[in-house]
Formats: sequence, C-alpha cells, structure tokens
Amino acid sequence: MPAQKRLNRDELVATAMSVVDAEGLEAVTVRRVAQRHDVTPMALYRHFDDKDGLLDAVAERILDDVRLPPADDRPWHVQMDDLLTGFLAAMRPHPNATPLLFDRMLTGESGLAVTERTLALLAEAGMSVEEGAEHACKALNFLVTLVLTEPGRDGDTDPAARDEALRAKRARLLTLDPARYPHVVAAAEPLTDCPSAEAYYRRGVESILTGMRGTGASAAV
Amino acid sequence: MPAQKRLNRDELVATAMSVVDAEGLEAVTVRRVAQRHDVTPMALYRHFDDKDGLLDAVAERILDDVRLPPADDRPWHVQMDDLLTGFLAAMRPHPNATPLLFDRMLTGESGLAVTERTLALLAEAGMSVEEGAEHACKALNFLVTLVLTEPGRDGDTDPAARDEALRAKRARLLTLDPARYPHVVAAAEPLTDCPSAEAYYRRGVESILTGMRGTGASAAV
DNA sequence: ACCTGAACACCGTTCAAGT
DNA sequence: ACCTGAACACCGTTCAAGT
Repeated sequence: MPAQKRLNRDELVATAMSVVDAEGLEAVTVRRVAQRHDVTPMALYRHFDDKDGLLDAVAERILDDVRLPPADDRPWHVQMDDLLTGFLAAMRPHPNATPLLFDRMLTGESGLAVTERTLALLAEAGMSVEEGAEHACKALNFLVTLVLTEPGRDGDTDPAARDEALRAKRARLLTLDPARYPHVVAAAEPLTDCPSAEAYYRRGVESILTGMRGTGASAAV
Repeated sequence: MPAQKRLNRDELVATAMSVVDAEGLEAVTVRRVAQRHDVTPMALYRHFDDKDGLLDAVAERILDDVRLPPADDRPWHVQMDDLLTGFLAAMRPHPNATPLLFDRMLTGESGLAVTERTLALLAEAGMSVEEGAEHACKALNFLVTLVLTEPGRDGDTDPAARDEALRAKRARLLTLDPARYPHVVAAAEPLTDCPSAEAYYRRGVESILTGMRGTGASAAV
C-alpha cells in the first residue's frame, strides 16, 4: 500500500503484520513485503539482518502493546490476573502471529519486561527463583496457546472462508461413528466453535491462575 | 537411507519423522524426503495428496503411539493423569513435530481416540458437554505446549550445537541490566535450562490437572 | 547511505510422458 | 499402477553495482 522513496523500518513491520493478520504466518515473505512497498526484496536487508529479524520485529510489536499495570498493594494473584489479561489483549488482535511468541519472550525489551513483571509477582507469592521461572514460562506460553488454539479460528481471517471451513470441520465430526466416538460427536459444536471469546479467555486465565496457586508451597496474602 | 524399488508410505513417513527429529519442521521437504529414497519428488504424490498430507501422517504417527489406558474404577482425575502422561510420553521423542498437533487432534483416528477418552473422563467428572470440550482442548493443547517450550530445547537436536545455543542464550540474559530486569537475570539459569525433564513434566501435568479441577461445578468421587 | 539487478540454490506442484 | 522429466511460479540470500 505505501509507496514512497525512503523505506521505513516501522512501516515494513506494519506491512508484515498486516500480511500475517490477513493471510497467516507462511504468507509473510521478504519478497511480498518488499513488493507492497514497490521495492526490491534486497532493500529489506538494509533494515533487518534476515527474514528472522523481520519476524522478531513483528513479535516485538505485539509485545510492545502489552500494557503493564503498575505494581500496587493488591494480592499478587489479582495483579497477575491483570497482567495475564493485558498480555492476552495484546495478542488477540494478531492470532496468526502468536506462534512467533513461544520462542521470543526473552529476545526483545518488551518481552523481557513482561517476563520480569511475571517473575516479580511470583516472587512476591513466595515462590523460589526456580519455581517462579517455571510457572512464569508456563503461564505465558499457555496464554499464547489459548489464542493460537481458540476454537473456530482457522488461520484464514477472511470471515466467509473461515465460516465455511468451520462448518466443514463440524460436519466431518458429525459424520463420525457415534458408537466409536460418542463424546466427540456430541461435542462437535463446542469443539469447533466458541460462543463467547470473552468468556473463553476469562476461564482460560482463571484456569492458569488456579494451576499456579494450586501447586507448590506458595503463601503470601 | 532406504533404497528400494517400490515406495512405501510408512517408510516415507518414517523418513519425514527422522528429518523433523534431526533438523526441525522446516527441514521437512517433499524434495528432501524423496531424495532419501532415491526417487523423484513427484513420486511422493502417489502416496500423499500434498505436503500437508505428509505432515498429517507424521502427526498421526505420533498420536498412534499414545497408549490409551483401559477405563477402570479409579477416580476420573487419576485416570486423567495416566492419560495425559501417556500423551506426553508419545510426544516427548518428537519435540520438533509438536506444532503439528495443535491443529490435528481431530483429523485422524488416533487423535480422535485420545480426544474421545479425554471427553469421556471429563463427563464422568460431572462436566457438561461444553465444559468438557473446552477443558479437553485446553488440557491437550497445554500438554503440546509443555513439550514445545521445554526450557533448553532449541530446535536443533545436535547435542553440541544445542548446548552451545543454550549457553549463548543464558549468557545474553546475564548481560542484561540487573536494575531493569532483576528477576530475569536472577532466573537466567532456570529460564534456559531444565534440571530434570521428568520433574518438569510431572509438575506440568499436575498443574493442568489442578486447573481442570479448580474451576467449574465438577464433583464425582 | 540506500537501493537495484542478476544470479544461485532452493521450494511445492502441474502436466504430459514413460514403463 | 507407479514413477520420471521438464517446467512454472515461487522462496531466501549473495554479490557486485549503481546513485
């Protein structure tokens, strides 16, 4: 879309992001992003080391959007709830890009900031450094998974194609032998669709928080 | 490695699996798998619809290895523990292939069998069909994530390169400003290494089970 | 400093052809 | 029935060159 003389790193990242959002991660191509800027593929290499550098920047842009709530006096798990919810809010507009985050929580400043905050709250909860590290990774990665696997999300963001793919998937489950897969057939609809994304994510956060508090010798407030 | 006259579907899948295990998911290529069998790339299309069909078969082979424990009289969550542990055992030898499973739990017979069993136990726990479907997806996908993001696993399976990458990653965390990221720096080691994979997965399963039991109006036994 | 052009070694997949 | 060969439209990336 943009067509100008001097290439701008931020706009290249924005273009890459819009490609991921619209067509998925595999559609992001050095050549494609270059073409949208009416520029030779090689022009991108002035702004990024390589394709991975471009993807790093895409991930970092999502992490930049995480609004870190200031620390306060509420119990740690209430603050953790806010933190996790904020992380979710940053990811949800870009579900196709979420796989990038699994490996990149510790590579950029924003990812480090999110992790730092998570570790701090878990330390406040009384966890050891080792416990905290494990629970922090688990919680953040599980949240990524929640967005990645939200029922009814199928890579394609085109609403018509998405809807069609959904109906096809559900139809296939309904043709299964009910004697062999009774529960799968009965659950065909909830397995392929999500009535309320809001409620889905709320329950997801609560489930992760429960897993966090249920284990270990944590105490505090 | 194999070199014979008639191509065999199972051996093609085995070759693809060995490529994923040794070099990662992106290294799996129609041309590469064909070459290992001294055959033209197009020969594979007699056995699979396309590359995605080959990857479906790789995923299904992992799911085939899940040993489903027979139903018994123990409390549902004890049986669920066995089921989840069995799923983990099937995935752990093939960590590089785990991303394939996110989208494929309902595409093949083995995946359907695992899901069916999970749904059955959650129904036994007193969950509604909707609750059960959501918790089943969450549990299975979180398990996949546990393997995908095991600290110290870095795509490359070559032990020397892997060790080097690990040390580099940890070193980078240790050069961070301790005033800005005190907890990250303090947790550099547990964030990049896993002292005991066995214990890591045990705690992971327990955390998922806790998240399952903690929510909802479930009862039973 | 920033972009171009041509080239290289790869991809997945089609189509028509061989045996 | 099963595999080949040539071709097409793509990839990421290198290198030398332009301005």
